[in-house]
Amino acid sequence: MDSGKSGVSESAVNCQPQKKSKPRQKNEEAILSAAEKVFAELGFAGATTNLIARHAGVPKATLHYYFQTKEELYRTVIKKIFAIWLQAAETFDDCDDPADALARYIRAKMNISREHSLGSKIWAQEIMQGAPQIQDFLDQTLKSWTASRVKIIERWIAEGKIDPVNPDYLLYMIWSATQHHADFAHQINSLNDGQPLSDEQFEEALQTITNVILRGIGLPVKPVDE
Amino acid sequence: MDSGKSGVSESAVNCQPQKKSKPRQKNEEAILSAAEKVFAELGFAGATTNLIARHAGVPKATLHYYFQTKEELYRTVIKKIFAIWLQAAETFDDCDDPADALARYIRAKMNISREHSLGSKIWAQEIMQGAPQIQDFLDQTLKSWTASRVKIIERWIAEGKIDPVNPDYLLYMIWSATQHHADFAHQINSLNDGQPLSDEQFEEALQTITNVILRGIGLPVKPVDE
DNA sequence: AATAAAACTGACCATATGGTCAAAAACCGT
DNA sequence: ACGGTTTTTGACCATATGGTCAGTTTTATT
Repeated sequence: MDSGKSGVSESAVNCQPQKKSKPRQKNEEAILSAAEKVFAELGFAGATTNLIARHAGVPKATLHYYFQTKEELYRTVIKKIFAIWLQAAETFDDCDDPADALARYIRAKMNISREHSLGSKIWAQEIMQGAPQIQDFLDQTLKSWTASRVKIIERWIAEGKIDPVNPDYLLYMIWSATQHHADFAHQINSLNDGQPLSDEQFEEALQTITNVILRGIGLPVKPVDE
Repeated sequence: MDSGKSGVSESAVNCQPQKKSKPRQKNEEAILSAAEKVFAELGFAGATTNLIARHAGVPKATLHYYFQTKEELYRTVIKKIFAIWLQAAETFDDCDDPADALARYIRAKMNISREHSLGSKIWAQEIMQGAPQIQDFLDQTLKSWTASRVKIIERWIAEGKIDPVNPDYLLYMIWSATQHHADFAHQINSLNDGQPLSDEQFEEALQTITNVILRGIGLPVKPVDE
């Protein structure tokens, strides 16, 4: 995906099958990580390549050597976030037990919200601003993924496993409830005496969401085992 | 440093108790409205006073005559959004019937999401970026409001009217589910064949949220009358 | 009509930004 | 050691931005 470099593929077949030199890899990661943070905190327009470069500990010109334009850098960051989204999406599988499937999916999304809150914020801002970079994802991947899960939910309803509910709007509830903990973490923290949720609090929030959703569609909630 | 306006306070007390002349009012509103749109779409940093002025149909210098700095303009917009938030907050009153109170509050928040989606987006971005302008609101108004509603919910639980649930996380669910329809409207539209939700769809989304939440905390859901 | 005050705006400025480039430095196979 | 290739980066540039200001126009008051 980058410079041709003719036959030189596995020049030095080290222990790892890595395609990029070590320092290059390191720089790229530092830049991407810095970019994720700055984009999340300042938005695409507010982020400056200079600031990102400083955060990454490299001169601005170096950043532009790795990523020609700010937009290219932004797109690369977005792609990584997309991959993470996919990973969570796969946990929503077509198993027989709706309670299990939904609980697992909710947990996966909550964990992502916690572990990748920067990415979640970038994603949210991107969509709020009209998805200038990811419209195709919305129209394709997300749309077909949603359609397939809607079918599963409809089947659950038809089989009498859950109460009738509009599957789309149910999914939106799950997305919003879980992502809220990433996107609005600052607000949640402010209401929590300025402290991030502890592990226990986070678990309780997850349980609250899971219980309300599951019960909300007529599923029995298994008692929390202590 | 300052442009005159020394002792000039309230020059002419006209017949009307209006503080501002007609054209001034009109311009100010046009600028504020344009600002709301541009801030929502580009974020604070991405919005330019030039663009806002063009949207409002006035020269940039005029904008800066009304609002000295971009930040002052932004703060004015935020204040208006805050007022709207307050308005919805008041619908969460301390009535005996949790189902009524919650359903009404959810409806109020959903309506705001629909009618003031730009403001909701600005609010969301502001919080995602660490609430640089509204930290005091979070720490004061929001915190005390939340505390008072938490008390109400706890009373409902104590009275056995609803199932035990963490009130904070329940509130977060309501906020997220309703605001999602504003902040992620673009995504929702994309999944809805590019069309905004019709009145009927919106009503169904509202019903879905209300039903899931109410049933989720052990409340009977009144059948939707057709 | 005359005057003063307020409203408006074109032209301007200092600064910051994304991005370039040429030259230097590090790296490479031979 | 050598020639070529890839990395690295300080200096630079064109542009855009927030904001100013002096001069003009409009409005209000007498």
